[in-house]
Amino acid sequence: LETNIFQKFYHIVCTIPPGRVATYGQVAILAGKPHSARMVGWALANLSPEDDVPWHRVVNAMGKISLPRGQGYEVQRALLEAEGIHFGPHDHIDLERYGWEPQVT
DNA sequence: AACCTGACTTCGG
DNA sequence: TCCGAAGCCAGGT
Repeated sequence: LETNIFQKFYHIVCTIPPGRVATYGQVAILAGKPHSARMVGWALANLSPEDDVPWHRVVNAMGKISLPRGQGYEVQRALLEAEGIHFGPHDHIDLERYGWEPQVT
């Protein structure tokens, strides 16, 4: 039973619905590791293409893409815009509007 | 084995 | 407003 922290991160990211974004810190908190936002980034950076995890729906706390230009930024932005997410001035995503609010059941 | 570095976030000075 | 440190942890040097 693979219940390591990375599997948890991946599982949580997989539950972010299209057209919504979550922050690294948010994913970390949901995984029970409130101070492990960096680990989420590390985990996503080490994903294999066949893992089929919607990594592009994770942005930083400022509502911006953390990947540098030329190193994934354009790809992530295109994927998000394709889901209807609008980027405002300064490459900013309005988290009040597009932020994911996980349903507690 | 020690030390550094990340697709991070928050808090203090 | 800007800068550094802490907290977490796997990999690379």
